[in-house]
Amino acid sequence: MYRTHTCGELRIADLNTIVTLAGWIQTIRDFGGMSFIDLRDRYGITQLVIDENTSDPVAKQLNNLGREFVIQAKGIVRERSSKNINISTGEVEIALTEINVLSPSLVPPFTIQEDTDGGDDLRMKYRYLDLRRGSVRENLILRSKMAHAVRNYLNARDFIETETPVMIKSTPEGARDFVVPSRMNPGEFYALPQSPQVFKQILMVAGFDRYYQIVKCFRDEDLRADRQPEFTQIDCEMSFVEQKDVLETFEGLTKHMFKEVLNVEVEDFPWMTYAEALEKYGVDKPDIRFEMLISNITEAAKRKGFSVFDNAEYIGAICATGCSEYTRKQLDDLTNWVKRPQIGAKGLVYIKCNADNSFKSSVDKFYSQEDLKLWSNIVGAKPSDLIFVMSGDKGQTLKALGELRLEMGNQLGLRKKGFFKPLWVVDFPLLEWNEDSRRYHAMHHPFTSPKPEDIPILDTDPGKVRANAYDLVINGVEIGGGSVRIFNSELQAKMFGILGFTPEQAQSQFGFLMNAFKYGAPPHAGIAFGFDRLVSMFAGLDSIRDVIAFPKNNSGRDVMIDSPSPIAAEQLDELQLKLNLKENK
RNA sequence: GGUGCGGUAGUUCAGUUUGGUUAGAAUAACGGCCUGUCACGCCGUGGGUCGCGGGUUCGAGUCCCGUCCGCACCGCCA
Repeated sequence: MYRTHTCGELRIADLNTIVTLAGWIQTIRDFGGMSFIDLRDRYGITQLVIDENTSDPVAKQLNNLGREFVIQAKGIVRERSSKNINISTGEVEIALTEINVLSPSLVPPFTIQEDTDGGDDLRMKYRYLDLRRGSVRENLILRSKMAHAVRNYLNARDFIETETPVMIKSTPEGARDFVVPSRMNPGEFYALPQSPQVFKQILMVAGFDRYYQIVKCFRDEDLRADRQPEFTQIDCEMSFVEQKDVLETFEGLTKHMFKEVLNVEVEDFPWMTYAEALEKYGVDKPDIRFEMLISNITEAAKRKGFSVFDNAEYIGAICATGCSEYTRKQLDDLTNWVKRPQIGAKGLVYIKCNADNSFKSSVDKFYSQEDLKLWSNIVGAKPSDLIFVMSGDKGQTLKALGELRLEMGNQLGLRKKGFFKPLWVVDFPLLEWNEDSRRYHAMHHPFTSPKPEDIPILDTDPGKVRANAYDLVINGVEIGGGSVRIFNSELQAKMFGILGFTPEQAQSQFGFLMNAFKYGAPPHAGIAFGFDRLVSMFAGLDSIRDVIAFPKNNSGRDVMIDSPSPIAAEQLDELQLKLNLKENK
């Protein structure tokens, strides 16, 4: 028997028990005549004591021990004379009678402490050491609890957890596919799923009625702090439901998770249309923890002789409460911030609403106090507020104002962690024009149904058609999205036509789905949550890497196992593949 | 594909703006002392391809060019 107890469970009630513990040496504190060892396992830390007078043979071993050695320690539980209230085992310690080294350790490249002292690269290379840190381990335990809560909730509502294949078929829509060559079918490739979309719809055709899966998905696109090439979705589909049924069910799931895992009650989720989100927040994933809404002042600001505004399609403003005392430097910094290529604004106009009801702006030359007062009324500014104005192309300006709004939210501390404001964004456009390919692309995916009332303009004005599509947004993060699906093979064929597929292409790519729809397809709708993002949000972290056991780095590499990597010539030969690598510059 | 920041001791960083003696700190490691620590303390020792290559210069961690790697972001991600 390696151990009688874990390193996290001994208490004052266990006094005088003879115990055996096993774990990793966190640290050794050597006082000459006596020494302390902190022994760590997943459950906690227990202090071991070696007293030269009473455990002499053990003391002699001390020089042969080091950090991260795995040892087995036998002794008797006794009360500490000096207690540590910071750890659960802090009232007791083990007076050692025997130590066995189960496994020695090299000196680790970084210390295994709560405060990270290793850079990301090093932590990933030695992920097995990084995972020994309590904070990293807690993230994965949180993840496990959340998955458990998902299963509890959905199982209780008659959802069937069904696995779908990982080796499927490449399709031209959407993200780039990861592909896997087929040895038995030379020259042909499987693709890894970007989502189990078509399979879950076919499960609905098959009458499963309610499906879910916590499932890996794959997209061969560039990475971000919140994007990995392989990531996990909570993927769901329901039959005989409308949009509101899906939203109710998954609002319930979200609330259940907040309650079960964080013991947080969140309010009912407001619904906001896509159009309203863009108009008021400049993004389709608004952070509604704070107001600072965008106001349209185009009419009020035009035709006063300021050519930048006069020539602009759109002029918008946001109001930063209590910022009228901002210094020239702060304003210059913000101006430079919006001028960065990532935002791409040409400039930033400000109006200080002074406490004495006067206004001071960077465009005083062109606008009277009355003009500025009118603006301040439109944006709802009060004395001592600061108004920012941007102008130009409507879409770009709204986007830039949205970015500025978030930045000001950050600077003013309005984006509080641990405070959650979910909402549903609904009525997304069905299609968006892509200039490169000169055709419409599906905004959500090609299986999304148009709103019935918009179907008449599908041929005449496709860009205006709204979809029965929805996103769950929490604190400015897109957590999930879904749609009511097309379940009619003719409408589905028509959609493929609008997306630029010839009937032959549609048939070869998605014929199986349209065919399935010909055999009695129920109305159905679904949704998928980005599980990694949801976990990182629950954990209060910005990067999903911290909630994934073995994540990939910025270049899509796993630096621990060093993948991807070349394969042997024999493997290529078996697959009948020949490399045609481009020279690096 | 693009923009920005970074790469200096095992590790985390300072030093680079303004080139100039032998490149520092903390921590880790090693040795010594220490009987109540829990970030133990004290004394000492060792530890450097300043990412790599080229250039300018009497002299480069520092300036210039190129390149590789990491992180964040834009594009991209239906």
